[in-house]
Amino acid sequence: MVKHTGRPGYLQIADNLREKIRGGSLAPGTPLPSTAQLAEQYGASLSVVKMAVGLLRNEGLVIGQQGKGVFVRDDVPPAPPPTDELAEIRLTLRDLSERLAKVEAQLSDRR
Amino acid sequence: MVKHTGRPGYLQIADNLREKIRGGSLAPGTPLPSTAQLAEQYGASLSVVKMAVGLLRNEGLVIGQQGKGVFVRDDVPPAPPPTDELAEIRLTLRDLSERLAKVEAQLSDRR
DNA sequence: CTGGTCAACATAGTTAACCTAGTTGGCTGG
DNA sequence: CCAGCCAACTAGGTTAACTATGTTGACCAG
Repeated sequence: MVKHTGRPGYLQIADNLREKIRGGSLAPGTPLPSTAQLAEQYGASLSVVKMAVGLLRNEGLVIGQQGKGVFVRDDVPPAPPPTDELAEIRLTLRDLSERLAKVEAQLSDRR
Repeated sequence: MVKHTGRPGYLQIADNLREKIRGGSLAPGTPLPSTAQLAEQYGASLSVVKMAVGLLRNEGLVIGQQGKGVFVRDDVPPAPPPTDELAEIRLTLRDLSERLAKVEAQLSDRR
């Protein structure tokens, strides 16, 4: 499942889950699959799944309850405060720049 | 250094660093101590320090440069642009991501 | 039926090890 | 002198293993 792009796996998984939550595919109050299931589903190790879930937890999108599971928060902040969104955009820009630089390097090598 | 409170160590370290940054004790542009130094300084393992730094990185407080160090951002809180422009930017970013992903996929296939 | 135990499964935190990749500075061979 | 190599140090990503703790359901003795 995890693509062979420059973007690290734990970010890809976090992106995917975030998208599903924001898109309503994972409704508020519903539990995410367990970390073990997610690991198998994405073809990743437990650790990267835990890192991805930790990100969402840190963003407040999701709440983990020991022994039960990880649940989508009811009050999903639909629009993160402008500064947060700006920060996210900057991160995305940096990611794109790095990946583009690598692609350009490979292209010039084979030219 | 890490207290015996309920708060996990990686959050304590992140809090402490965040405080130093916001308080000016770590000025913009200056590098943080290396992860190894931080680990010794806080009496924690490398992993928890990496997690703490990762948090700050995710928050945009700090920028890591491979091979050099982790630097405090000279963060000028920019005036939030109109939401319309924000939406447009997001669409552009999504488009760029998709196109870049295709290029990367072709490169990895033909390699 | 009731209460207790126990096994299975869940998140969460921590540590250690290994790998990639970028940077820097010093040393050496020409 | 100096160009190039190399060792040391840096951040970042991934994986595995272990501990702690909470939840749940099955099972059994009383």
